[in-house]
Amino acid sequence: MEFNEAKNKFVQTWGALGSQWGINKTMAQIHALLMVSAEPLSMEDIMEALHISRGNASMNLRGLMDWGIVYKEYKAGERKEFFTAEKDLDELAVKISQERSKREIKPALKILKEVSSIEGNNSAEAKHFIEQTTKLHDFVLKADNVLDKITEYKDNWLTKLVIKIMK
Amino acid sequence: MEFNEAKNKFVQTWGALGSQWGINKTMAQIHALLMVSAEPLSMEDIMEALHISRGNASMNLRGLMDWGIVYKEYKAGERKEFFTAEKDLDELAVKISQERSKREIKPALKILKEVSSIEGNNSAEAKHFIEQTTKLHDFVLKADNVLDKITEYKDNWLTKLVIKIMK
DNA sequence: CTAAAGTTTCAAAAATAATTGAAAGTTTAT
DNA sequence: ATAAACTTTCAATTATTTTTGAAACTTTAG
Repeated sequence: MEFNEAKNKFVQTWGALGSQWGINKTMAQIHALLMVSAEPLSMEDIMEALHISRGNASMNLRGLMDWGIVYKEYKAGERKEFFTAEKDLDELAVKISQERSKREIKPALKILKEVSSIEGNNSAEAKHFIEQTTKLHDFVLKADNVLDKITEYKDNWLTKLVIKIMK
Repeated sequence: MEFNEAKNKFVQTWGALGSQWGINKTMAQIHALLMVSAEPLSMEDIMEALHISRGNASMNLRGLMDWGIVYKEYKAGERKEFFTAEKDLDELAVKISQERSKREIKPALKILKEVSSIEGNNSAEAKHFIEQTTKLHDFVLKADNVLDKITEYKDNWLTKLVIKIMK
């Protein structure tokens, strides 16, 4: 396999995988592209590499920057903006898990708390509902905390985790 | 909040959350509904509760069974099939992580291995590509192994993990 | 200040994914 | 063997999400 073919395959695969995880294809592709680019890329570069429109590139780059995993860079003497991806994988994983926690887990916990706290319901059905949603709340809360703790290491959290788990 | 309102809110929220995670809304809703139902539900029950068609219910129930998190049950003397969800959260998490590993992580690893193994490329660009995809491969592989190890405990893996991590 | 270079926004169009519903397929009781 | 009860399948429809492209906006150089 030749370099450009491999690069293309990587970008495509990452894009497809993104879809399965609720991230839009283009966003995942842009991220993949930036991950393997030695140099920062301009919006033009990205548009050309992925055959996408200016608007699409702009919106998805904004999205990636909101996740904190892509940065703007300015090159000396250049008017254009350039973009780079967070290439440190530990840092990347930490950022993603922090954002997902903030955007999805925390709001879900709030709802779980709410619905598991209904009162004055004494049917067997209601009892089971309360029990189950309470368990779910506690489970998700615990998992969220573990994630928090794990990623607190920042550097080499995965390696440290491997060591803890394996022994 | 009254019981039915709470139940509805829970099902809706779980459905919305599912979408964000690449699971279709109805599938997530059916799962949510079964999770909080004290009794197994028939297809009719589910269709009525979620206002969905027979075909939709059938396909998504099949999907959930393929994930191994919803089971068919037969009630004595009843012709109809009934469905229940895996309600043990440890078991649920284990099943989900095993399936995702099999369906998504393993194939991704294969591609990463492939694209990071290109040869005879000595441009700086190609070198960076190989380096980055190799790192990614090793990272994902390690994470997949950790997940495997963790869920091997089956029972109370989360609790055991909390203990390991916190101390 | 003005024009050029660049970026963002957003309504409309296109692409993708989910859903329906009816026909085909199964299973079971008699 | 047959008919009733029930489930599955899938082409067509509907809903949702993504993408485009051109206008509006912003910034910078001269």
